[in-house]
Amino acid sequence: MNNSPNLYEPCPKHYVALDNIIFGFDEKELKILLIKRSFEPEKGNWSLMGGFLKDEEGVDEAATRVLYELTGLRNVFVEQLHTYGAIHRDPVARTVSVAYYALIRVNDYDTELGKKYGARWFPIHNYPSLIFDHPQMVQDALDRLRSKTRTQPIGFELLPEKFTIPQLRHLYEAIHNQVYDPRNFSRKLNSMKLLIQLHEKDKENSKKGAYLYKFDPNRYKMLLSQGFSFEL
Amino acid sequence: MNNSPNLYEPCPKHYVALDNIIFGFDEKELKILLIKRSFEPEKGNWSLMGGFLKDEEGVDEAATRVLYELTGLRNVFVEQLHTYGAIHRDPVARTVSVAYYALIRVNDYDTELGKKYGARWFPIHNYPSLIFDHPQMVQDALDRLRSKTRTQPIGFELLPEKFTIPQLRHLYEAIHNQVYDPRNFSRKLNSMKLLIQLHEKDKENSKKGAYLYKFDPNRYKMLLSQGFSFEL
DNA sequence: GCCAATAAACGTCATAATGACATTTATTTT
DNA sequence: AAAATAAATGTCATTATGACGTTTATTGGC
Repeated sequence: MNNSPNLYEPCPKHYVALDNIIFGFDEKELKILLIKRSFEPEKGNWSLMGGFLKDEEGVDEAATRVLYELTGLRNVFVEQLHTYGAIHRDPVARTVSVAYYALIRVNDYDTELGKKYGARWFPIHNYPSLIFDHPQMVQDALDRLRSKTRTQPIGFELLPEKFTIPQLRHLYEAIHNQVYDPRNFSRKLNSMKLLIQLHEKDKENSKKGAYLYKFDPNRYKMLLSQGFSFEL
Repeated sequence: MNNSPNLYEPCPKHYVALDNIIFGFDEKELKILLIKRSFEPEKGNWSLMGGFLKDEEGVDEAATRVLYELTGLRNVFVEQLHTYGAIHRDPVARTVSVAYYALIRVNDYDTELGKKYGARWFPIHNYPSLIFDHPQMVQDALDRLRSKTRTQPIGFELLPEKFTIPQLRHLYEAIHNQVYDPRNFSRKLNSMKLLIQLHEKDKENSKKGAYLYKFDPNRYKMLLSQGFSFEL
């Protein structure tokens, strides 16, 4: 970017940071990926994965980059959450942080890369105290995830490509912290006709085995155009 | 703010702007308040009301300030919408803009103050072309308003304190661009018991006159705590 | 003073969606 | 062959929804 004078010159500039709330689902629990901060202040304390906005990248790109640096993942669900701009939110210097949340499949995640940052998964209901306003960010992200999964089929981003109805139900139970009646839950899903039933079963969790399904994004688009609205 | 060196020093700083999408409701139409840009580039073209983030204010405060400068209003509904950070979104200089949307009562709005900025109300379905990425911001704000009014009782912020059921229905029709059956609409509202019926009628729009109501925020809080969820 | 015009208020019925609940089925392990 | 496990499925009563027409209160014109 050029640094020639411009008519915004009298206005102050600010550090702009990105922070990512990274959700995963494992062992019937909703989890977030946290890192150990490697510099002062708050060195050694738990933190969201973040970084600073560079001149040559857009804000969305920057968030994606930061996510990639930690997880090695691209093309995952990432959405802007909120921008945090209280004056003293960061004690080092006045910084505006744009937070994003990401939904990833824990098995796709690059564990080796994570080690570099001292990354660890924590259950959403049992994570350590976090620096700055990161607890607020996590809470807001969880709220968003809850409201968004009710009306948009994004939960699938947290499951393997092939999943069972009971797995999906457990995911929703973890996200919304409530139990769903198995019969009513699968009735609702079947009625939406968004899932393709495969001719395979998953026998990890039961002797009988549960049918595997795939989410059908094309069908979803088609239904959307007909005025369908997802709701769970 | 002090300018002493800190460990973020190597990171680039950026201009941070605020933009407000200001909604109003008048003559059965949803409207937005736009101003005429007073400097180059794009001087004389229509724009959202915006400003730059100062060192001594939080981002939310800054948005509130900018809104106040144009409308003279405080204590109105304002909510952060989204942060726009594409590199070249502003041709003058790289600027990250945090957009907010506000819901105001058009009669409370200070017309004199507006003149200073060349402000004018435009129907949401018929406004002039806007600078930069402001059209995207307006579209996003409208989408947000639509989804938010479905599940939260914020529409009242656009009506006078006392309003009639038909007025409220017209508001929803304007926001969602569809017609609602008057009987079903008022049945739904009555069933929620969120409105206090007053012993006055509004005779502006009919010979019979329509009862005036007030939204009851305390009752809403009470119901919320009992697991009630608003939906229209 | 009566009639016409206006928009508000209100009720019913058929259909669809929801929530609550128990049994049967396929398979593996002992 | 029996026990254990979790998956799959059906019914019924209740509630919410969408579609529809008539009556009511009031004003203004004749």
